[in-house]
Amino acid sequence: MVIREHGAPVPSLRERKRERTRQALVDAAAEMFERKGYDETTVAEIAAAAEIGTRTFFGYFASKEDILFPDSDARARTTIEAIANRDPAEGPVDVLVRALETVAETDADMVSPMAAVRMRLFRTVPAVRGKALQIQMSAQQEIARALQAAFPDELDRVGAAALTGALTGAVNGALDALMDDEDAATVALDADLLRERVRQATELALRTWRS
Amino acid sequence: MVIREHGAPVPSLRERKRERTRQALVDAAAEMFERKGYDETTVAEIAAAAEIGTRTFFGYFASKEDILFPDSDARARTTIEAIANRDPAEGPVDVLVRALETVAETDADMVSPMAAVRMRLFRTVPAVRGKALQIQMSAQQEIARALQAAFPDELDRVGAAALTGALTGAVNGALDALMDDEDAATVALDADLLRERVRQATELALRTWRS
DNA sequence: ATGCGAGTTTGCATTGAGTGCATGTTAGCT
DNA sequence: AGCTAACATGCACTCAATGCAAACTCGCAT
Repeated sequence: MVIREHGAPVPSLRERKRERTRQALVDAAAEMFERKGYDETTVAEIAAAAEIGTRTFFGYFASKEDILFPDSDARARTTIEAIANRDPAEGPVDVLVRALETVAETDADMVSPMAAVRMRLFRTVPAVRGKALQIQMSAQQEIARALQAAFPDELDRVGAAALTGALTGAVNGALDALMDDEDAATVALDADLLRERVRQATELALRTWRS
Repeated sequence: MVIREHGAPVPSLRERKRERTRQALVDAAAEMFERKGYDETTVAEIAAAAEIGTRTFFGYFASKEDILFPDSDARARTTIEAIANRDPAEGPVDVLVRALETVAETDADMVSPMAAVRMRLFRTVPAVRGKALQIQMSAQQEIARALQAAFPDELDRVGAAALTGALTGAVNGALDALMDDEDAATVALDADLLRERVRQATELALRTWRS
């Protein structure tokens, strides 16, 4: 008998099966988007490639765009966790700077094949860009809430939101500009280079706020 | 004979007609979105209300979302103009702060009926939010370019983008939090109150950077 | 004023995303 | 083995959006 203490509960057969199908969908979609392009790939084709019915696709992802962001809340979770693990001596700005740097270093999703595809599609397909920005914004809201909760005396709700917006906005702006510099396709293809760019953008953008 | 010196050229009959139809579409859409909701209003209904064929709608707006942003580049233009009219003594941050404050004061589109509808839909309809964020981002890119052009010695491309992202991000974050505070519907209904909120958010967000 | 051409309007057909519904199928638990 | 809830699937449907071709209208030069 396998002993697990406080870890994730043993996934049932149903859950494992569902997870396998989900992953098959993501992989199939990534491959086809890469090969044929986003608009040229239909949901029906993705479903067929994963050997499920077209209708069933929407039981896994609410829309075609959603499959590009299979765990969209990972970044927000990492950031909030980093805020929770703060040094009692740090102020709000320091904590947030460190949290965002942590994310830039350890973003797990950055290495998945889907991440590379997504990066390219972000720059070319409006619908994808829109979805990404929505996710980014709701992450920002969560982070602002967490930050305000961590510093109830120093920050009010609006102040926390403004500060969070300023730092994430700076990182995004810098990243956007960096990606424009060189051939975006080249960067997206190389996971290490991509990660390096994120680090670089974070570093450049946050330099101002470092204490 | 009407004498016009250097002003806009006399619009031809064709152009006037087209502009009238365009406005009729915007008005009809605003009214129907308000009354029935966004998803519940079809493009065919909007077209019918403006007395044109459904197909023709797409000759005026590329998508259903686009009708919510009838002159999407107004804000970017105002900001860039404010950058152009800078005081030679000002630094990049001061110029950008002043430019964004100018926009908050004199945003012409803020009073149109569509602006109120848009504000409400932004918070409730994902597609609208996505489109708004896309427009916001491309505006940011233009502003960053203009800022870098204005300060080629002080700023590089990435620095300009990071700075622009920081300030606009702060304003957006603050505005978002402010809108959440009270009943968003109430605010959107009152154009003056709405404008006041934008001013307030800008003021709060940019306080840090004021010299 | 006449008529040619570019810009517009429109209907029709088509594709593809997404939803509601009703019906089968399967895992999990007793 | 049998019951139940979750899941899969097909079907019909709505709606956004596009391509195409035919009609129409304004602007302009002759």
